[in-house]
Amino acid sequence: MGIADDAVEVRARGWRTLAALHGLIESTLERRLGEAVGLSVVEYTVLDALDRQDGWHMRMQQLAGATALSASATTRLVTRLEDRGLLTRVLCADDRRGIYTELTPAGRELYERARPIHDETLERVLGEAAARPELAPLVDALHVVAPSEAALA
Amino acid sequence: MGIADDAVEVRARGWRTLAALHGLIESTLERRLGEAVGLSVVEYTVLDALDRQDGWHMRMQQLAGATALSASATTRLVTRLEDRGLLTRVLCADDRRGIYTELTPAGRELYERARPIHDETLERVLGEAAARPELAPLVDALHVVAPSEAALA
DNA sequence: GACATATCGTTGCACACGCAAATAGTCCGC
DNA sequence: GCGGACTATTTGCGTGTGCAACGATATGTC
Repeated sequence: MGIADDAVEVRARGWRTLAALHGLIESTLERRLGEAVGLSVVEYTVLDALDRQDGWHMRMQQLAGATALSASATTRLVTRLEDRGLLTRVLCADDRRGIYTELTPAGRELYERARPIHDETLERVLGEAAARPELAPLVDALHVVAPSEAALA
Repeated sequence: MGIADDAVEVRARGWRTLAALHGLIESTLERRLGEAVGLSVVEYTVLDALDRQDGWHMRMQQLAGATALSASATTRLVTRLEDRGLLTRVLCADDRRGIYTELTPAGRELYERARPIHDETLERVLGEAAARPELAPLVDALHVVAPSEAALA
């Protein structure tokens, strides 16, 4: 077994670890957000993405990108949230194929309520993951993805 | 905004990055494995986990853990693969509630055919991800999860 | 030995997803 | 300004998923 074979195995192991950590975080968030505010993880992701645009619109396709969802799933997801009064569809004038979505006051209010729960849960589950030897290295590595703002503090 | 607030934001950003990378890898593997050998990612994961046990059994629950799937989804997943003749259910004598699964020769053969495709695709998609600035740091960090064998080479 | 309790796997059900086809709008060459 | 290629979003359809309820076995208590 040479160096190339080892590289293959390292990648495979890294991917399994990534998938395991992702599954753990997502299922925990799913449970917690569901029971606390009646939101799924993707639904929270949409609200979070829209809020981070701060009053700005977002196209369906951007939303699909942010959620890693197909176009059709995004359509239905937005429809669900619209039916609950959390966001609205806005036709945009310059490109009339495109549809913008923005948060309603109710949507913003629910997001403000959901965010602390999301953040606490994320902190807790990352702590649990750090206690598992096979996940710990990857948990530690998550810090490196956002060096900029932390360095400015 | 203090240090604690930054920690929250760093975790949230890390989680978004993790989810984005996971989504990219999974959807790419899904497409490629589907068209090449007719396997989904979870199905490949089952074959891979069973093969890595090398002739050994695996309980349903271990399989559920390895795939990050619910018990019911695991039941149906195993049923699908059993119907295709890729694995068999084996009742175990010592605990008659438990059910072991093991690969059939056909299952092992298909796995051998799928593995190089899986490995190539993983290499390619990790390369693509490394080219995206927001994903690159996490891709680099994946190496750290498997220090042992690489160091022994 | 019998009952309560817990664990393992399976099934009914509702629902979210991806793919492919359909619809509506834009852009470009001419 | 007209036809064709392209893009953005939506709908039909089949399928995989989680949750809750169930049957079967194991374990502990009296």
